[in-house]
Amino acid sequence: MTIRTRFAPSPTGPLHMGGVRTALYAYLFAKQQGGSFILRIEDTDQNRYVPGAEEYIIEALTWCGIIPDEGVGFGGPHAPYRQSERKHKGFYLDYARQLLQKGNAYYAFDRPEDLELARKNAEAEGVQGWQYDASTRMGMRNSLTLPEQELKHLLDQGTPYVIRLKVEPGQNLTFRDMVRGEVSFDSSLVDDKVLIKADGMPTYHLAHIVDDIMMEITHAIRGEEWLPSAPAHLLIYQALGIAMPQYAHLPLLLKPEGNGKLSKRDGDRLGFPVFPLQWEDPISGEISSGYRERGYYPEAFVNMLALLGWNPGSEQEVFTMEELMAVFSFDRVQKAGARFDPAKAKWFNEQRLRAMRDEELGLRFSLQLKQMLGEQDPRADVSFATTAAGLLKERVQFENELYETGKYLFEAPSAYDEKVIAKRWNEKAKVFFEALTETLSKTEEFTAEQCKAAFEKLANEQGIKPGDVLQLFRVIVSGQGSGVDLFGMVALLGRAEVEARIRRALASL
RNA sequence: GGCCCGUUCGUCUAGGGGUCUAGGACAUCUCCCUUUCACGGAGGAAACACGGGUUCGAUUCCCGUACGGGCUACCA
Repeated sequence: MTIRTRFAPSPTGPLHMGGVRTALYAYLFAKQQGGSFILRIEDTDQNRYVPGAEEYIIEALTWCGIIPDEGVGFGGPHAPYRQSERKHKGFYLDYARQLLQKGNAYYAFDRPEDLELARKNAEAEGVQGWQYDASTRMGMRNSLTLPEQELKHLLDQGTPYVIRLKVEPGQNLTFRDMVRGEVSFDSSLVDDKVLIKADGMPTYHLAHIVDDIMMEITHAIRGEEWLPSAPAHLLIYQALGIAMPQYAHLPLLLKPEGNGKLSKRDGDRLGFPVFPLQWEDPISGEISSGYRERGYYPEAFVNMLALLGWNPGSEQEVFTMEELMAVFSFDRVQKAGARFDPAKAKWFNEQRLRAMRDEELGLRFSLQLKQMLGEQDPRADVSFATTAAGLLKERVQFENELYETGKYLFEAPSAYDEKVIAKRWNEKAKVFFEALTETLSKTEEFTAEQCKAAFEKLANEQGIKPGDVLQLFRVIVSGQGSGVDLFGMVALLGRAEVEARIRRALASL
C-alpha cells in the first residue's frame, strides 16, 4: 500500500508556523515511505474565506521546500482538491445519503435560533453544556420526531435543513493514535454533529472523511485540537463500513511566555514572526511579519520547526530536509505542547549560515550589495563580497546583518572610538602612523601576512610594543575598537584605501 | 461546568523500575584563547509538579490532587 498523507488547511488567513509544522511532518512521513503528500484546501465555510490566503499557503509551502505531489496548484488524479469545487460534484451529499439510508444520519430542521433557545433553557436549569444528542434529539424538529407526512411536506417545500450524524450512546470508542497510543471516548458524550449545513456545504467532519476516502489517504495528520472530535470521525467511518486511516494528533505550539497557544499577536508583541511569509491583511491592511522577510533561510526554519515537538533520539540537531526524511518518526513526537523559543530559532539560522561556504555566501552577499550600492560598485564585487563575508561570517546570525556588522569595510569611518583614542593616542603613536603609510606602501604584495610583518617591523624599529598601536590601527581603519580580523580587513580594503584612511585619521586626531 | 490530552533544568528535550552523582542543545554566568569583538575551548548554576500506592527499590508503573493545554458552532 502506498502511503498518502495530506495537509488540509482552510484559507482563512496566512498559514501559521504551527500549520507549517503539521504540513512538514505529513510531508516527511510520506516522503520517507516513498508515498505522496497532498495539499487539499478546505474552504467549506464561505463566510471565512480570505482572498489571497490560498496563494499564500502554496507560496509558503514552496518556500519551505514542502512540495506537494498533488493538490491545489499542483494538479493530480484526484482533482479537484478544493472542497468548494468537490461539493459541486456532489461527493459529500452522496456520502451523506448513504448515512441517511443506513439510519446513521437524519434531517434536522431546527433553526439556529431554536438551538440557541434550547441552550439557553438548559442553562437556566443549570445544565452547562447542552448538546444535540441522544438525550435531546427527540425533543427537536427532525426526521426522527416529525411525522412522515410532515417530513415529506417540509422537504418538498424546500425548508432549510441540516443533516446530522446519529450517534448511538453507550459505546466505547477506541482507536490508536500514532503519537498518543490508545485513546478512548464514551459515545454518550459525542454530539450529533452536523454533516451537511443548511447552505448545502459539508462541515469539516464529513468533508475531510469523504475526501480522505476518495483521495486514498492512509495517514491523517492534524493538530491536537481535533482530538475531541476524533470519536465522531471514527463513528462516521464505522457507519460507512470503511477502515479509518491512521491518525496522528500533533501537540500544539505554545507562546514563548505566558499561557496558551502561539498566536498572531505574540509575534508582534515579542518581536518574532509567527508566519513563514509576510502577510498583509486584505481588509485591515495590517502587516504580519514573516520568517522569509526577516532573513531566515527556509532550511533553518524547517529545521527549527522539525525539532519543536520531535527529536531524533540522537544528539544531532542540525538537519537537512533529506536527513529529516530519513529519521523522522511519529513515535518520537512529543505528547505535550512545545513552547516556542525565538532565540533557538535564530541559532538554527546561524548554524545554516556557518555551514555555507564563503563562496556561496559571498555570491549572495554580493547580490545584496549590488542592490544597495549599485551594480557597478567595486565593493559589491563578488571577490570583495566573498572575502568580506568570510571575515564577517562568524559574527552574524543572519545574512542581512552582514552589511551593518561590517559597515566599516564599505565606508571609511566618520568618527573614532573615543575610549581607545583617549587611552592610546599620543605623540609616539602619531609618529608611528605617520611612518606606517610609507612602510605599507613598500610591501611587495598587500596581503594580510605582509602588512602584519611590515607593521610589526616598524613598531620594533620605533621601540613600540605592537600591542600599544594595534588597537589604535583598528580604530584608525574602522573607527571601532573591535571587529573583524585587523590585517584581514586591511588586506581587503587595499593599499590605497588604507593609506587614505590613515591620512584622514592623522588629520582629524 | 463537562470531556479529552498532557506535566524532566528558564526553553526545546534524552532517559526510563536499580547504570541517575538525571545527559544534550539554546539562553545565562566564569575562565582560557585573541590586538579587540566574535568564533572556539573548558567549566558553573539550573529540572524528574505534589500526595498516596505497587515494589527490596520509583523520576520511571498505577491512582488521586494541582497545574497547563485543547474541545464543548450549521468554524476549521
